Amino acid sequence: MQEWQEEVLAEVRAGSRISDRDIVDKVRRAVLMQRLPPGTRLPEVTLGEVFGVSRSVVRKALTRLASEHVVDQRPNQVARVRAPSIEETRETFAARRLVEGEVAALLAGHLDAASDARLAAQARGEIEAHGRGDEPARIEHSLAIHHLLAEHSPNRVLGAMLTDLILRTSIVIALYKRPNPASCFLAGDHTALLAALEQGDAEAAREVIRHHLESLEALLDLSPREASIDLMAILGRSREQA
Amino acid sequence: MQEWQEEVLAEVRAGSRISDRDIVDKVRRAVLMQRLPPGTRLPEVTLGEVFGVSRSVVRKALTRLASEHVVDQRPNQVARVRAPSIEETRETFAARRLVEGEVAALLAGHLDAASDARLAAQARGEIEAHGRGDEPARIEHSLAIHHLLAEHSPNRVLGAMLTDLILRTSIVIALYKRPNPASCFLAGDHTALLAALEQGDAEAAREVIRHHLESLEALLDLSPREASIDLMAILGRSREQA
DNA sequence: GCCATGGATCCTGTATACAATGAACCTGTT
DNA sequence: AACAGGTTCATTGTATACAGGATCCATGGC
Repeated sequence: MQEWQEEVLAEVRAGSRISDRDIVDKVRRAVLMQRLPPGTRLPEVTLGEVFGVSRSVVRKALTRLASEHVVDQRPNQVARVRAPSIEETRETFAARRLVEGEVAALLAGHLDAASDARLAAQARGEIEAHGRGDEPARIEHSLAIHHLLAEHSPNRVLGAMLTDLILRTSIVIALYKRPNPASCFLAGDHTALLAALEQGDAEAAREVIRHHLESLEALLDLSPREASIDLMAILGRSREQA
Repeated sequence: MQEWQEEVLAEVRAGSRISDRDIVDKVRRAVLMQRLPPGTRLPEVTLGEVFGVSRSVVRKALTRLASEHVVDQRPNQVARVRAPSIEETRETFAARRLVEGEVAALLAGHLDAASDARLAAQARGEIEAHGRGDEPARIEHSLAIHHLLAEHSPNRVLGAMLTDLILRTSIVIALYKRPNPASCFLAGDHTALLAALEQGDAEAAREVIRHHLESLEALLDLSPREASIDLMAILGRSREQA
């Protein structure tokens, strides 16, 4: 609990006022960046001290994070960073294939020039970042592409669902990605997607997305383990003290 | 605010202790049953008095209801029962067709005998209730069928999404259903679904669901109005006083 | 008659105090 | 040494107090 306290405090002082929204954003980002590993305890008072607010605000933020599936909130117990199981990981990917495929299909041929340009810019940025080995930047660009799809979805309900699923898959990718191989970069997938969208070929766009997500899932290490992570989360070995 | 206060108070006294979960359930149900029309103000203190708890509990309940899309919570403003627009209604139906169709397809041929029997019992119950003109009972049975699909979804993530979509479509059905015609009963649809599920025909099951939901949507009055409902919700004409 | 302005009131945002529950630890026994 | 029991501490659940913002209505000016 000590390591990130100072950093976050510094970030906080730079900003102005803190609301539950800010806490949600910061914690979500920290989980995504794996600065808060699964199972990490998130006591309300500690979080309150870190952000300089009282428990009321923290509680609201934690409730929201729970509804976003980022943390696990159980009655009378400390909130913890969620650790989705392997099974749930597979299910999340399947759900995202379904939803994002549909969004892409709906979007094919219906993108205005401005959005199209932004999409292309992000795709170029991703390739460039990959070229210079800047993995965090590459991830940012990749995420930006998918978020653009979600935001521009003609069906806002599906768009919101997709936003949620992008977050959840990002978390499990960080959790289960194999340590060694280069990264989760799938050369050309995003470019192919853009082409299909521009041509207005709905089914092609859907297929590109499905293939892209299947490849992404295949890059993960989803072999059944001895429930080490799950036990960690359930039995609650505290690992943040000295 | 007066009409439902006594009723709910009575229900409350019958039960034992009240938690935020209970409040969420009761309010959700009241919205579903149209005892709390769209736009109704839900001040924290009033709700607290009704349920005999303090604002802390009510706040948590309202936050959850907001994340379920049942109420609208805006900064520094009273929470109100949400009134989804016609456009959102269409989008919600489209999303549900996609998700429930997939769930049904996944479920085809994978139902155990017990669940199968319960499904069949609910389908029979629905027909019977329709026969004797008991509309509320008919709705209960119909909802039970779809909830069973969601609960038994092999993909739990999709199942949870479906649960959410069933709730949201129920709300908009209550909102936009035409007053005169018999009801939203589509004879045989559920029976056809059961048949497809038993035979293990995934694509048939998906198609039955899609057709069922399209028919359901077609029964609603989704003609563009003069934004009466939306204005009502936005301008906040209070209609619960005397 | 209509719009602007002021204050009173209602309601939410936040902090804090106290109660209650659960986890950790220490002790005594076998 | 292993285990059962009880005690202590950490942490959440709930209620309440105060501050700030929004709304509503009445009054005054155009």
